[in-house]
Amino acid sequence: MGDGSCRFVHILLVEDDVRLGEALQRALQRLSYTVSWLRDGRTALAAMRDRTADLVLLDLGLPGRDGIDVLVEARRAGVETPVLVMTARDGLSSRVDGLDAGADDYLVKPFHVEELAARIRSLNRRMRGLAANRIDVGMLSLDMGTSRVVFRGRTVDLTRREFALLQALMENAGRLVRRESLENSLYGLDHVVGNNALEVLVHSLRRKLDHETIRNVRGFGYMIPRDPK
Amino acid sequence: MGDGSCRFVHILLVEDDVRLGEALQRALQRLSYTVSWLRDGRTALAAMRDRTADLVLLDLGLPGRDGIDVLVEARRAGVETPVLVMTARDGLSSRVDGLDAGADDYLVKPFHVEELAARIRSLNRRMRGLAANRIDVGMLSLDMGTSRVVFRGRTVDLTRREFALLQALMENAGRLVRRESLENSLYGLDHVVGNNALEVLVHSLRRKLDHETIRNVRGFGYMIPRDPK
DNA sequence: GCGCCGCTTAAGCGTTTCATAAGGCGCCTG
DNA sequence: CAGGCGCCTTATGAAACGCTTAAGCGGCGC
Repeated sequence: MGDGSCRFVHILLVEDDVRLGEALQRALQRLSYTVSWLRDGRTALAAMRDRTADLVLLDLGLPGRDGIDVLVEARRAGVETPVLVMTARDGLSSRVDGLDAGADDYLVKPFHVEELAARIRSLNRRMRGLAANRIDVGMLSLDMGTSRVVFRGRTVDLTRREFALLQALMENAGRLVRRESLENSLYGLDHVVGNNALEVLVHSLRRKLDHETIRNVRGFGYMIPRDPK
Repeated sequence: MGDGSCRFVHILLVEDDVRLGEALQRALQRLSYTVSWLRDGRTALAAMRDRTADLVLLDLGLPGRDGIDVLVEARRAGVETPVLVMTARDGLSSRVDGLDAGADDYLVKPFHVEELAARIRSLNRRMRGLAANRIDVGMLSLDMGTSRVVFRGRTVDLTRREFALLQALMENAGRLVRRESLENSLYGLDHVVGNNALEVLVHSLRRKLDHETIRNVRGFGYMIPRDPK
């Protein structure tokens, strides 16, 4: 998936709403995750007990406050899989309870896929133990802690979007990142952006770096080669 | 664990709520801390007097304002163990009281486990570095014991919020601190959308210092440079 | 109770950043 | 070789972001 790991990351998606569930599943699969979508608390709990998942994406909006019970139950059973909780904005108390009950992070609906992806990467990194919030590729060095980018020993000032784009590319250094995938992780599921926004962004990023490191693969997307030339 | 220590760190968790207590204990154990979970003020006070703990995690939401009394009592008895206080969002006064009573740091509920871990590491580092509770950065000096701030040799009167903000920035001097991170540590996770409280706070702090030392990084957050030019 | 103080919210303003549109260039295909 | 398609580049208006000032609110001391 991209944060230094080579193996597949398996995500358990617990969401009762069909439309949202479908959308999330698609978005996550596009980000190269393996997704198991479960629609109710009972099967979710069973799946968590199996400990086959690397991360659980749990919707607390399940009917009957089912979600929290699942979480509490699983924790009590000794399941230590990182859990990212999704809550509606109005459900303030449930959000609080969620964190209390043992969630590792939470996300308020509605949210951007960009945000979700960032949280998932963060949780995965933390789980893996390495505080690796730095990526080095060739002459490029990107620090997500300080949001600083150094290129050929020179600090480069990037805007938020540029930073996000570069991060997405560097996390997948050496691999092609599909245009669609980039657009999704930069903008949202909404996807209301025009079709050349990405190109313009790439262009402005290239001007701040150089015009070689970000390569285009015609018809597919972009990539940063791991071994320059 | 990551903050340079090799020995075990023993944390005293004082929390009456069963679910939250369980969750915290598990989370801390997962971070390789040794946790003793106590459910009431009396036993907590006794345990603090033993001085076997390296750090105390104290919930001020205990019934009957028990928590504050425990803290005051322990300090009066000469216990110098670092205390991290957890307060509910509404309990603003109790938070203030907590700091007055001798807490070393506070956390507004609800919070991310990640945030808690960061505070604990910070407290541990501070405790171990014999310079105990003072941070010096450039012309700035901040003393958490006396809550005094000296800037260019001149004592500056700060409010509690301003102090907390400056502390968060100075603890990460030279690194950018994300806006979201600042908001979380100042207000807890429940910040309402569309508020610019942080900017106003930064402004008032700048007026008491100067308009250069606190730098803004557009789209990301704020920072205080370690080596001011 | 009155006024002060600290905090939050709101609104105005300048600056930066971004999405869009539109023209140009190169590559591939027919 | 002509045309289409995908990408690059530039310009421009709109939105986002941050700074500042002012007003409202509650707590606390007088």
